[in-house]
Amino acid sequence: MARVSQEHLDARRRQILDGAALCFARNGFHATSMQDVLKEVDLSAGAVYRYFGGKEELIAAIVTEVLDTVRGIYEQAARETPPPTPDVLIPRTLARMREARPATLDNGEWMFPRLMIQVWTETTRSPEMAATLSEGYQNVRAGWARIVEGYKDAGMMPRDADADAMARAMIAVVQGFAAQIALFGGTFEESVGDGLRALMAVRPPGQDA
Amino acid sequence: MARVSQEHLDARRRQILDGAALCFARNGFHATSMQDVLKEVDLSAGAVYRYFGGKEELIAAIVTEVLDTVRGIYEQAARETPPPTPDVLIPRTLARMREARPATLDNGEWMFPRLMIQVWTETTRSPEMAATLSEGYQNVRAGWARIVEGYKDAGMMPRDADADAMARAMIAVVQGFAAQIALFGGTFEESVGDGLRALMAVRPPGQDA
DNA sequence: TTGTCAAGAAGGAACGTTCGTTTTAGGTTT
DNA sequence: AAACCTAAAACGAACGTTCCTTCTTGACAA
Repeated sequence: MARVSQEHLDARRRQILDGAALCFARNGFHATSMQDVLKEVDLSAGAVYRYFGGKEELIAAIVTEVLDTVRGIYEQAARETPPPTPDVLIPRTLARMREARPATLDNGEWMFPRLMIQVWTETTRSPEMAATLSEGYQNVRAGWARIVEGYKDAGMMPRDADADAMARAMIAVVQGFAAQIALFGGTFEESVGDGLRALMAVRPPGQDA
Repeated sequence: MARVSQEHLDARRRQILDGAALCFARNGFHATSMQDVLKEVDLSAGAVYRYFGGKEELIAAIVTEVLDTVRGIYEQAARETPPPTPDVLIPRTLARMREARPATLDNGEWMFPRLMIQVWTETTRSPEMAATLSEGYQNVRAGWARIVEGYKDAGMMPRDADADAMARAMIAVVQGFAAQIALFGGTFEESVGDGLRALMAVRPPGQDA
């Protein structure tokens, strides 16, 4: 009967997760030591190990949070009516990621894309994480294929276009730009739209106007 | 004067690099131990340490090889005349990566994309690697922007389109599909073309035909 | 309101292990 | 005989984790 409030426990857990995420975004999961995390969150080992069974559990918690965030944003995008064109949808998706997870590194760079690529590498190591990611990806792909069907219904593109392939391509653009932001920094969500508009404006020679 | 032939030395070095690449693609740089590498290449510690000063040097060699390979392929694509449309250029770029580095994991999955995402995470840790990557990226972006200018010259797209933004977008597609192949496997270079063709066929409502 | 106290929360030294690397001695190839 | 390589042991450093101690909290009795 000397417990501290649930809010306190939740806040501590969040504090640990946030500090760990910062460390992991900086150095990756396996090049950051527990002592790095302990120093970052300014807690003792005893405290952290009360909230997480170990490093693996901490990593799993971060991976899950990242995957849930990304999946949620993709699905939110798929629910928009009417579906925005890709040059609007894709930068908006990136912008929503920044809104949802705006935290930055010490150098001011956006943390979340770095975390994303770290999660990608980690999922290739863990069958359970890989399964979670695959499941989410399947759903997102189906959702974004429905967007493409919406384009067709609106007469914006031919009915015989491959909706699933196009969904994959749009997701690839999001992933690719996330990687570029992680690697090169900057806030170029806007130029993403310009690039996509340009890409959509390409007309193979000897085809209509 | 009982040296072994230079070919032998080169072959040993390559054997070590290939084995290390396999380990790194499996588990990432920092979750694979030197002993993992030693076992994979079936050499003693003394032998490996004769060719590489240590783990860091081994990692740096792998990173450099991956970056050089990718950069070479991007630049080869930029030299094609006449420049193929994106729906041809991009899957061809991925196909050339597979030709250049066809090695597979134990499960038959293509190794190189996994190595690519590992390299991405590693470059965020090392300023020198980050500088190398940034420099290569700048050049590739400029090269691919020249492709876009070629499209304009051929009357395939409006002159006022943002060539640099479009170059970024095309590179993002390559990167995104590399990530998808690394994460989900499969050989869907072909559907990449379908997806891009569909994307390029989108016409915003209330705009031309 | 105040004092007491058990239990929860946090601290921090220390544990055993594993890491990357070096060293040793001996064997094999050229 | 010189270079190459093996096998094994050993190194200090760093790792993840545990364990015991200390501090803090909140219920309850006075």
